[in-house]
Amino acid sequence: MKRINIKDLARMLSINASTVSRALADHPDISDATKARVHTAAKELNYTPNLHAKFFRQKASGLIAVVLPEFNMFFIPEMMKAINHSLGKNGYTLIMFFSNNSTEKEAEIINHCISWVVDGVLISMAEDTNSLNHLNVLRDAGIPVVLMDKVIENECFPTVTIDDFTTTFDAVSHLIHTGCKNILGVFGHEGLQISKQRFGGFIKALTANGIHFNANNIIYKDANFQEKFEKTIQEALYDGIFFMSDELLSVSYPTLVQYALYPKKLKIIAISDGTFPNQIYPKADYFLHSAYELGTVASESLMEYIQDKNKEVNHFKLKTYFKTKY
Amino acid sequence: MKRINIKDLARMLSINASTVSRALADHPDISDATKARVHTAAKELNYTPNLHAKFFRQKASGLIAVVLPEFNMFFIPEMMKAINHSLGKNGYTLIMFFSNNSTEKEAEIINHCISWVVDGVLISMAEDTNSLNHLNVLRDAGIPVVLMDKVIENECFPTVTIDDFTTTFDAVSHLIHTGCKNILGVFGHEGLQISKQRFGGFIKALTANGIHFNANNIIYKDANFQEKFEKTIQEALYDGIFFMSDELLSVSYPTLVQYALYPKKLKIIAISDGTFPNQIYPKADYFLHSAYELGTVASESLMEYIQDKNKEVNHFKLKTYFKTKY
DNA sequence: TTGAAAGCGCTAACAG
DNA sequence: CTGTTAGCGCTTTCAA
Repeated sequence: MKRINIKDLARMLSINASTVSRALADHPDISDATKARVHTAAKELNYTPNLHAKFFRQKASGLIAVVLPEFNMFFIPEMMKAINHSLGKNGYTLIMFFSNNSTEKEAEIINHCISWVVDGVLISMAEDTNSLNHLNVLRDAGIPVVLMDKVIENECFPTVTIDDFTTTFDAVSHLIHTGCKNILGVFGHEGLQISKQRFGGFIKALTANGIHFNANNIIYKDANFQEKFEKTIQEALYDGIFFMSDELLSVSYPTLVQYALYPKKLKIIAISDGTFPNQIYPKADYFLHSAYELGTVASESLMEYIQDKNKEVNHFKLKTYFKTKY
Repeated sequence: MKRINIKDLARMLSINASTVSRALADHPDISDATKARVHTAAKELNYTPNLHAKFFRQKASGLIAVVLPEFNMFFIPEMMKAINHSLGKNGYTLIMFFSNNSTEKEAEIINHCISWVVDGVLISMAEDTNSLNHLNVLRDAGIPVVLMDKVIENECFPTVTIDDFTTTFDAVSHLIHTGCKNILGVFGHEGLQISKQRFGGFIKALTANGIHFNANNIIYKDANFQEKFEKTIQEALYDGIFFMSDELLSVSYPTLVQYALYPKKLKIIAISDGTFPNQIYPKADYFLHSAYELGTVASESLMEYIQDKNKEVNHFKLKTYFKTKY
């Protein structure tokens, strides 16, 4: 079935294409009678606008690109829900790209975004990305960008993150204040800025409480994390473990139960969006890092940058909340 | 910075726009010398094609829409990884929509897909969707569709699912063969076809093994599932529970541990993509319903329908695999 | 091997 | 209130 377009409608109603266009857009110039005729005809003939033509003409796309390092089961789904909700409300359509944690792929994607004439970009950086040079093309093209969660501190591009340092400091302090003396810290990829920040908070919490820091009490995520973790918890008698993410907690949890360490012999605390800690029993304490909130703030802030291209670059640090079921 | 287009390049190289277009597309008619000149100029001036213009002209979009009921943490991420991988390899771009389990929203989204002139649609239906009439517009527009996972059986549109009935039959039979006599079945939304199919397999397994079916031994997911579940497992002494999904298992698991039922007093088995059963200890048995495989099969099959619009409609039923750690 | 010209569907001056 | 006209950036026939 041939697709009906504005010209077709115009011809059938014996009016001009521009009148049809305006009627469909509910332009105030057009008489109610004409609008009614156009709308009924459009409905009857199943007219569907061609957004490529529309946005092409208008030099905008109504598209927002979301660029993510990977499709995690934690964090990403909640964040995407928020993004989808905020953008949907404002009539934007989401296009998604995954860098698979490769800077090179990330750069390709960025160019692709320009080709799609996206109205804005939300991006969480790949593990090994350590500069934002590949984002400059977006700035040159006048496309607003907001960095989320996995970011690199900078002056040019706005960021939305949690206060990694403070949250970790508080979380580890909590363990110490409830009696832990020998604490293991479990961190994500060593290169990530969030790992570094959280590591900083970890050390600070120890030293502030007069506990000596020992580099053996740290594990970073890598290819053979599982083995390393299993070995580590057997080697020393930890009485507390800090996990910097849900993913790390979920991967480690079975081992902790297997060796009968949790819940009896040690306390755990995580930075989490609240999912996994509530999927186990006893439920774990955590500092809520709301993925939904992050997604919301990032999208809304992106839309402000789209509205006002000269809005000053700022850096949100979201608060976290201590959560316990007891 | 003004965006460079083909005309600009043509003017600067004193050749025609069509030549530039052909050179960039590596058309055989164009001399290598010209191609080289064009490519270097393009690189130098940071030329980025405008895909809206390109696809608009070509009456195709390179876009594939993925329409999902919601953004679950289980299943969806793995499925999306697969879809993203398959489509990316073939040069398609993903646009995503969420129906929030509303048929009405689903219908809106479908129209939106037409407006975006998508080349194909992958869709998993909302809970309360019970007819495929709202997909007819896609067929009329000649846009191929593949239904995935949460589908409605039909003649018009191809589907990719697991063999729900048989898998459940096998899973429940497994419980029975390992000694369970009083089995609870935990199912998703009652309206979903997959719930019905799986329920069918459940009953069949019981009766085939001479176990009387009691309607009290079934829970469907709804708003106060948690309470219902807690009450149910206290009322009767079940020795086995079948969970039709990871989500149901993960929500119920803490309660099972809390009441000291798992792992000592009862066996559990789930239809799962393998994530949650391995995040607990002892690890749970499950029938692997590979989200990745489903995503792959669905996307590849969609691409075949895009290639050959007359390819006959067929219905994949993916196999599942029994998994145990012992 | 390259150029000229038309047109994809839509909107926005401008004119009436 | 409605019509005329031009053009967004690109590809593609046709012609040279």
